[in-house]
Amino acid sequence: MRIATWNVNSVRARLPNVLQWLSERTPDVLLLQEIKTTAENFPTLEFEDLGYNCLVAGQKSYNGVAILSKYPLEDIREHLPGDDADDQARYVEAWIDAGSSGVRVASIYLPNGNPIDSPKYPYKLLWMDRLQSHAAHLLTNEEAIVLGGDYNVVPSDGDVHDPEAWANDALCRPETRARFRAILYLGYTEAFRALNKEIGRYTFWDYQGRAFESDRGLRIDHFLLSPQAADRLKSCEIDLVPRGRPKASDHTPVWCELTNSSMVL
DNA sequence: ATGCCGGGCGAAGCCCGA
Repeated sequence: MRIATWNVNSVRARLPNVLQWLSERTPDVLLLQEIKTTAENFPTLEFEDLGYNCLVAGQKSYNGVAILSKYPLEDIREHLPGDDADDQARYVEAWIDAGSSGVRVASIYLPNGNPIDSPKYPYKLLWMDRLQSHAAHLLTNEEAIVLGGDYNVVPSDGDVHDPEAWANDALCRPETRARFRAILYLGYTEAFRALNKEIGRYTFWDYQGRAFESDRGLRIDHFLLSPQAADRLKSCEIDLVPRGRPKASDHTPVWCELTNSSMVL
């Protein structure tokens, strides 16, 4: 079971890039963020032509998340619990019905939170508190869970090209990192870091100032795995190729591979 | 590099992202 996550910065503007990448890499599941459109304007037919079922939690102009899956999507949730008044489309969850390879996945677009002296920062922190609560609730089912997406969290100083310059940014602030760790302390495993100790590996590079060419980036797109999923974790990689292509998103895809549950020791 | 890109909206210029 190969699961990928990609903040595409508009699914309609990025459609040729996403279709090309899906054709080349053929993941079983792709978690999309920042689709910037509604479900009715989502390019469902184009993805179905490649064999994917689509689940979309959309919004006009901003935000928006989706799950593409070669397997049926069951037990759907399209809103992060904890604040019914929150109308930003940043969370969608489903059970991937793939027999012994089955897994619950969520596509997460965690709020950016900048600037930190604006209401956006407390919104981010409260959103993270809600995510922690829901992540804790999900663990009670004792199933394989992969919470993937754009967390807008730089977990450690080794995950940003210039830690000093970014120290007071909402992606790096101690309150942000503490909430990210709080989810790990529940029993979740951050897949890339669990398998790769190398620092300076990034998933986002700004469009400006030739940031990608000079590798001035951030690692902010993550997979958090429940114990049952972590036991099946085989690999986790950042695919740099799409970021270097014409009309690229400012994020590049990350993917992880899980064995099926019958292969767990 | 607190927006110098790039996208949405909508038809110019502003809002937004990290």
